[in-house]
Amino acid sequence: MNFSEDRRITRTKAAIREALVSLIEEKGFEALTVKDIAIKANINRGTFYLHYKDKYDLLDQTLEDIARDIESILLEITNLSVADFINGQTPSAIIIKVFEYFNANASLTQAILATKGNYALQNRIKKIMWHNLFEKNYAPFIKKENLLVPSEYLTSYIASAHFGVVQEWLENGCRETPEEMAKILSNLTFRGPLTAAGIR
Amino acid sequence: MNFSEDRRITRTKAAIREALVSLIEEKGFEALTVKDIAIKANINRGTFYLHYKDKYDLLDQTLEDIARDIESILLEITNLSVADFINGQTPSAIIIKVFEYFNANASLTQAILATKGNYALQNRIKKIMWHNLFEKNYAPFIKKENLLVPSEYLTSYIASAHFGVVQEWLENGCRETPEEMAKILSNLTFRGPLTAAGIR
DNA sequence: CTAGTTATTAGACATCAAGTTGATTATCTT
DNA sequence: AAGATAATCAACTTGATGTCTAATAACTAG
Repeated sequence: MNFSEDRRITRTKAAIREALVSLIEEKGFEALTVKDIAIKANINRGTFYLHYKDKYDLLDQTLEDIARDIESILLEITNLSVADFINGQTPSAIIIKVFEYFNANASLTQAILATKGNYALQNRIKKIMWHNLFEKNYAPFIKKENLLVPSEYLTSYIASAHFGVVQEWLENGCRETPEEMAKILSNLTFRGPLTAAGIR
Repeated sequence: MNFSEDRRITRTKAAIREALVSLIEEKGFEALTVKDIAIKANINRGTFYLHYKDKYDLLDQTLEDIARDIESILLEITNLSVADFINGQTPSAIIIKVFEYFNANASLTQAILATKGNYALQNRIKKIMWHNLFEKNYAPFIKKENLLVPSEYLTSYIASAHFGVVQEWLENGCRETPEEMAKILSNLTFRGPLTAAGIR
């Protein structure tokens, strides 16, 4: 059985991904062409089509990889205690991990999350983050009857808020450490944005 | 002096905008072509170029109009009292107005905000909303030295969160009334998402 | 190391949308 | 009603897309 793919394929795909990242940084996703990618990756344009249907397919597969990476990172955190949740210990640990991943793959994640790009993509990442960071963890502690707002808006609110903060961080060049970012998000979500703003 | 533009121009532009909205709903912004617009608007393709540089220019100008609309709505709310702010009265009034505008222009705003589209655009709207809804109003009450988190992350957090909720509402077909939505956003932002979730 | 497999290449090709242009027609404004 | 200007039609160039074939290069398994 053949587990590792042909080295040529590995190399070609790596070159294509590298070209994608650099071109997104350069001109944004919508503006780049398959021809651009082929030139930058130093491959024949036809070769691109041997691996991807079009540039959207390439973006999809790239995102798929990132999603897989994040999921596998989160799977490392296995057993959670209720107490840790309520006082924010476990969420922080998870969030730190995610920020560390973004940091370690800065050029890729910055290109994909932080620059002008497709927003269906962004929506998708938001859902992945939501699913892995909150749904799995918080859901057990949320009682429908205690909700002050419909759950779909609670979800949108938190997911969008966190995603926005991550984007801001990436756009600013990841100046804060993952730990600091986790602290910031904890403050905002656990105490509420207005308290974090010092208004009350 | 000539204030009203030629009727032919008005008609053509209206037809183009209508075509844009219906095509965004149909296939999303990136997928639609100038040719599509011309056919749907029942104009010559060349005519499109008499008014817009390309489809991105059309989108920009459309967004510009929406932004102007929102700004003029917000200008109606003139004098604000500090007390109303702290207890959330004024923000609610503003937010209701905005939701009402979205509701009244549902097909346009839904097409632009809620479907797969350009995200630079989304970012821009986020900034407009932030500027008009929060910066002008909350900023005077926020003291830098009281902030528990850097202001740029506070900004991103709140702007993204609210934008996410608006999107969710539009995607779901605006089932709640503007008043209900304002209430939901107040609960989330003033009490904090976890309190709104009934967790504490 | 070899043989057979498979990825990559070069180049050509048809297709389609994007913009532009010039001459003509239709419609508006005053 | 007359002059201005918007819209039309058709044609054309350019550039990207996706597909294909034959030839070559690189890999893997034995």
